[in-house]
Amino acid sequence: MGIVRKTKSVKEILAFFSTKNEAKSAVQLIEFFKDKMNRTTVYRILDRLVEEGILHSFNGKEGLKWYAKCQGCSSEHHSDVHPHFQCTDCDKVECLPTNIALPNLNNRSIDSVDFFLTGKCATCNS
Amino acid sequence: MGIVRKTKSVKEILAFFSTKNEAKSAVQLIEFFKDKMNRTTVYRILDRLVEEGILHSFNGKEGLKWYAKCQGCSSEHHSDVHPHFQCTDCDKVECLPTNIALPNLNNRSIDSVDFFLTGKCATCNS
DNA sequence: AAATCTAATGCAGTTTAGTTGCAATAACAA
DNA sequence: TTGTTATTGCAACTAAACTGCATTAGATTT
Repeated sequence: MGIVRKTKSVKEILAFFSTKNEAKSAVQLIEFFKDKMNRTTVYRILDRLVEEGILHSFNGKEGLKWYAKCQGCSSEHHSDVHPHFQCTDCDKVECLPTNIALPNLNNRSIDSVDFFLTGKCATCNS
Repeated sequence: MGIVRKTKSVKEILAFFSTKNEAKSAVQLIEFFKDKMNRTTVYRILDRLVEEGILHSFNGKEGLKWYAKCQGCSSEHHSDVHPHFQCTDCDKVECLPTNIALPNLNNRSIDSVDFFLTGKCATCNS
């Protein structure tokens, strides 16, 4: 497990995620940071932060990669098994603070759980 | 709504899905049919079959598009809201014959539900 | 604080899934 | 058999994500 240096770029991305509690796509982050760092750097930092358990990632509706801050996760233990909700109006993606009810899996063992919902968020629904 | 002609290619793809009950990715189908039809044709037929309610599609772990046969769906009514399970050993994707328990959505309205699990399937687990 | 080590970065090029425009072809109806 | 038009193949395109490599900049040691 390589050391992760807290570079300027890493700090920027961490600061970004610590303010807002929504998920962001790699594409959005690349656009947001385009004057501060290279696209490749964004991808690589996101990878590292996921490996460290600081962010979790999942695939959105169009197959894009999304990232959000983990709550109480580490590289060893991942407790972030919750649904993600994308609004079809404003495109925001929220982490829903609920546990996922697993279906009956018979003789299957489980590795990862992705629960992705789309619809209208509370704001766009009012 | 355009007429969908039962061409040779359409029949091939329908026959393929009627034999096996597992899901297949667009990439797998393109590879499988590479001597019989063009990649573009595969994509377009899949699109049409989804529109007609004959297949349903969802996004797999790596953001790839997957397709499986619907059970009792039409272009008007879609009843195929079930989890999908991909084996990390044999890569097969199964449709789990269970309903998905929805979380509490507060003031959100819902459009689509994607529940994707990975792990070891019953066969690879024994 | 200078020298050193190596993780992290930028850049350009590459890969791959999926899409589009258009001319040619093949279902299907008359 | 002819005519209509949905469908196909092809080539070019788009966009997300990845890779190799030379350079830069954190961290560590002296």
